[in-house]
Order: sequence, then C-alpha cells, then structure tokens
Amino acid sequence: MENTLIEKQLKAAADLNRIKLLACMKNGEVCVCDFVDVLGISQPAVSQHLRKLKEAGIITERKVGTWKHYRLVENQTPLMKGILEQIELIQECDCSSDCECTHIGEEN
Amino acid sequence: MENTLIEKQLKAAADLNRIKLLACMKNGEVCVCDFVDVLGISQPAVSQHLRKLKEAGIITERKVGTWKHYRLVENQTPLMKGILEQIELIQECDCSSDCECTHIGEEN
DNA sequence: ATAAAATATAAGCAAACAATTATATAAGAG
DNA sequence: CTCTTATATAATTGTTTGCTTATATTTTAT
Repeated sequence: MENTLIEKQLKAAADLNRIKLLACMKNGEVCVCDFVDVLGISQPAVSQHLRKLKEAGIITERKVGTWKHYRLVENQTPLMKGILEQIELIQECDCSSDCECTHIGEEN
Repeated sequence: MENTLIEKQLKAAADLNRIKLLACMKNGEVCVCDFVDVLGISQPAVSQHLRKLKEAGIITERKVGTWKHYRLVENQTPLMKGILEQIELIQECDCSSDCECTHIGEEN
C-alpha cells in the first residue's frame, strides 16, 4: 500500500455523505435509489460519491436489471479496515430499503 | 467519538503533505523549521497544515524559545491510531533535524 | 530600545470539490 | 419499436482548499 493509495482512500472517506454511504453498506449490498433517500441529495450527486469510493477501491458494484447494487469490497486495505470499524461504531445505518429491487437476483 | 470528529480527523489526514508531517512526528517532536525543508513548501503553508492537524486534535505543540515543537498527542482516537499505524508503515520519515533547536529544553 | 529570527495570521488566487440541472445510456414492459 | 425506470455522465456554479506574498507577533540578542 503506497502513499498515493493511502491519500486516495483517506480523501474518499473524508466526507460526511460518503461516511454515511459506507455505514449503509456495512450490512451488505445497497441499491442506489435507497442512498438517495438516506442522504437527501440528488441521484447524480450520489452516483458521483459512489464513483469516488469505487475509484479508491473501497466498494464494488453489481448490476441487477436496471438497478445497481453497491457493496464494500471483500479485501479491504488495513487502513480501510480500521476506518470502517470506527465508522460502523458511530454512524447508524438508516437505509430504508423500501426500493422494490431489494433482494432480487442475489444468487447471481 | 462523534460523526463530525471522524470527518474532521479524516479530512485533516487526507493530504499528502500532512501525511508526511504525521510521519515525521512518529518518533517524537519536530521543529517547524525542519518541516519546511522536508515538504519544500513555504513556512506559512506548513503553519497552516499544522494548525489543521492541531484543530483536529491530532497533534499538540510546545514552545521552546522562539521555536515551536509539534508532536502527536498521547491519547489518539481509535480512528487515528489505525491511520497513524498505516502511515508509519509507508511514509519514510526524512526529517533532517538540522535545526539548532533540536533537543533544547526537552526537560520542561 | 532596536534588530533579528521563528512562527502565526491575513489577504488573494488558482485548483479541487460537491452540489445542481440537463442529457445520455441501458434494461424491462407493453 | 417506444415508453418508462434506474443510473451515469456532462456542464455549470458556488464553496472549500492549499498555496503564495505580505504583515504581525513573540522571543532573544545587542
């Protein structure tokens, strides 16, 4: 894990909205539409946050029909393991999951 | 440790120059003048970085004559403990410490 | 008291960031 | 094929950040 990756992951995590996104994903996949409700910002804004987390290697995605589910990658760096641990302790996940996509196609 | 503190500390750590500052302090106090040499930026820029780290509760200071020595606080948050651990593994500390202030007045 | 040295603060500016609205893409339904 | 739905990308804008230069503050030396 080099310098630039440390900086990239720290920058990706250093935003309250993205902290909430990460907290939402601690228990598994979350659909983009749910994130919009949770954060109260526009859908494109959520997409841009997710892209930043993805580019830092923190999350990954899975397409389910027209929906897209995001989740934490399996092998987190030691840095992110530590950060995620602390985020989980604080930020309550209030993902409503009222999207009808929930749990569709999870066996793929 | 609340949300805002997590965000504040992450933001404070999410900068390559400040990562280097933290790495420099891993072995103890460092004088501001040494940081200027290490980072290759102006003295006011270093001062501003140090202030940001201080306001996030990550470092503290001690005045020694006209010099000022900065060091990591003793009781780091769990979040910062994890981050500092990873920073130490990567970022080589090349603090020259050619400042004549070194080790003056350390018994205070 | 004056001058010099180390650091901090202020002001200004360019680059990066996070939001928005508008538009494009991709998949499913009819 | 067309319409709708979910998401992504593009363009724009206001805010924040990190640097610079200039100035202020504080301490020591003369």
